[in-house]
Amino acid sequence: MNKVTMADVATYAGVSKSTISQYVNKRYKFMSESTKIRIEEAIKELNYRPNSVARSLKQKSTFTIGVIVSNILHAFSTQVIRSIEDYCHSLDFHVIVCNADDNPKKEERYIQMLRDKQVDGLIVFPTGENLELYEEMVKTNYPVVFLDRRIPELPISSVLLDNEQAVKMAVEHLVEKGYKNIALMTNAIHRVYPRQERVRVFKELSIVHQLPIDEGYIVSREIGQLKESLGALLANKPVDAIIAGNDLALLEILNYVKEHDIEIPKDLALISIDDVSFGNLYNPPLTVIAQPAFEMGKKAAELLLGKINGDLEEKEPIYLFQPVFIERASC
Amino acid sequence: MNKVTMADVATYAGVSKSTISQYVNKRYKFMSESTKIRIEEAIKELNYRPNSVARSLKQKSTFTIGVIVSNILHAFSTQVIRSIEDYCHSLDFHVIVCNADDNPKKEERYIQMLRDKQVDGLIVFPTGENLELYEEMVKTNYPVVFLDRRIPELPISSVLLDNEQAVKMAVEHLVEKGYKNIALMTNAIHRVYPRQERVRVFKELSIVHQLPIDEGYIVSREIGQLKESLGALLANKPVDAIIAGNDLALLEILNYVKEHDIEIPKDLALISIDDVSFGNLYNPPLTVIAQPAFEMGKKAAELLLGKINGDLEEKEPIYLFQPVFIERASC
DNA sequence: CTGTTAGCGCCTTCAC
DNA sequence: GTGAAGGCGCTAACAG
Repeated sequence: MNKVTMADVATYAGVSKSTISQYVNKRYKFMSESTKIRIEEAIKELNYRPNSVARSLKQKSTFTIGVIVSNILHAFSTQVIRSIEDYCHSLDFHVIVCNADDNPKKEERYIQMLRDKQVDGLIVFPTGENLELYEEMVKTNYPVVFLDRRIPELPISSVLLDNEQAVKMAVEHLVEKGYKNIALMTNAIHRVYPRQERVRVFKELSIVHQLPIDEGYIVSREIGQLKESLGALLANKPVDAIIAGNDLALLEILNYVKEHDIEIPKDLALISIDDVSFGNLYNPPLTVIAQPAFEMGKKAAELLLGKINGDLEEKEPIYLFQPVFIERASC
Repeated sequence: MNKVTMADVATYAGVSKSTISQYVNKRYKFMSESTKIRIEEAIKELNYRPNSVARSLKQKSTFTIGVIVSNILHAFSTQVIRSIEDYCHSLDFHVIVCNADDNPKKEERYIQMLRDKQVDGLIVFPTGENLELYEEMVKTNYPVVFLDRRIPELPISSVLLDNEQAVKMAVEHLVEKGYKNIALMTNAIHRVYPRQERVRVFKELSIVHQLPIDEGYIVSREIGQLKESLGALLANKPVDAIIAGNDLALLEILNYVKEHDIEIPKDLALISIDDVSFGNLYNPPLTVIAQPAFEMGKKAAELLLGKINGDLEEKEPIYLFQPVFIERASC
């Protein structure tokens, strides 16, 4: 195995460990050319690689951040991860990705594990259920950035879609097109922030646009059960349009539609928050409200690395990203 | 910050560090109930959390593995990662995911970084370009498992799709349906193994089934340029069926098809290696050869953790997974 | 310019 | 049953 240590290099090159350390950390201002070359050769000869665990222990910095997503199977998460990675990579930071599955227990466990591992900071899609934990991180001044969701009562920088705007775009577009009985469907879990906000805005807009005020038009259930709910919904209410809360919900709705020979948009109009790879390929092409996932991921990474480097805190910790309306033909 | 160390707990509880260490590692066979309780309280009181960097340094094990995928934007990668994560999580292992982007330089950099970080093992989708590096890992007996691709000359456990079978399924199905001019399109890069194997099998089958023997029917280009190639292909050859090598290639082909009002399967038949979320939703539903991504990811994780735990090496290091033929209506 | 000396936080014999 | 001591590999003053 790679048991070559700094001490080995030192003896091989005939200098002391600290000189090697200097060299490795590129602090060769005060180093003679000759020793520099000797060290270089020794390193090559021995195939030495510094042990970053040891360095981390000493420096109290691991050059690694943790990312806890709700579910990596969402296209949104994937894209966000990708852009966080790209950004971090360019700054020589590493990323550890974890799936909390919107499970508070898993989230807690991961946050603990990651902190035990001394990661320098965390980007998390919070479940919202571990308030004490979040608070503790605030109190101890641990670098954290929330993504996709925020916890209103907590002063933690958050990178978010402007959900109010997204729902507004969807509802207003549908209303303009003449739809009157609009339903909102997602698979989001309960306490999660965007769902709450989306529901709030949806209700407000229902009043403004004189849509039916009826909780029955708002359904959120776990993936795999949405189809069933949709069946019940269509059987009981004169729904003529649906807003899908994300890609996974959209997929379920589309499957139902297919199985029941529903014609879009004639029998049912559809609009989705989150674009999907096949949005323009579907028949009819899907009208969609896209999230700028790459930009959001990058922003979160920038914020976090900024905090880690001790940049001054901004007063306004909420970064709202505007949704992008893509009109196609499903409503 | 969380500066509470073992020493703090020790003084607080009135015992020595080593006793705390015993406790933390659950070796309380020879510990009095009273000290056990005192320690427990001290830990809770001080909110102590063991520093795993320090532990790793001492124990030479980080309980972390690295995964280097070719591109996280492939659905296949996502699913594989997900299942690796699930498996590792259940064994209290962490996963660091990196995107090599099929870029040998990036791959090398990541392998180095990960090893410097002392990860206990690696699962990699090898680019195939860093032979010396791979060899060095073999030589130093570093736990590695290859996924999706293998390097024929290297004795490294590899988890693979049975590509021969996959191509065979595709070609034979198309031949049965009466197609005579079949093209193979992927965005895979050059030296990558599955591409080579697929091409080889494709050529063999071309002979067997008396299809045109013509390199022009085999195209692999970067994502974003496949559409262009497809245009050229259709202009120059009487292609009546295409095999898409993966989801991203499929998407490009589908976009081209849409833009040019090509009717599937009448004008052009299509079959894809890799299922996609919208496979059954597309019009017509897409006939597909699926990879068992979750099973493959799990297998790779099992193999790697097995190696890490020093399980005896198996003689046969190739794990071939059978593709699943899903007949729908695109050919 | 380079070496010496302390640790970083934890684990592990081996005494007591 | 518990403590003392040494060391994992590296860094950071401070000497020289």
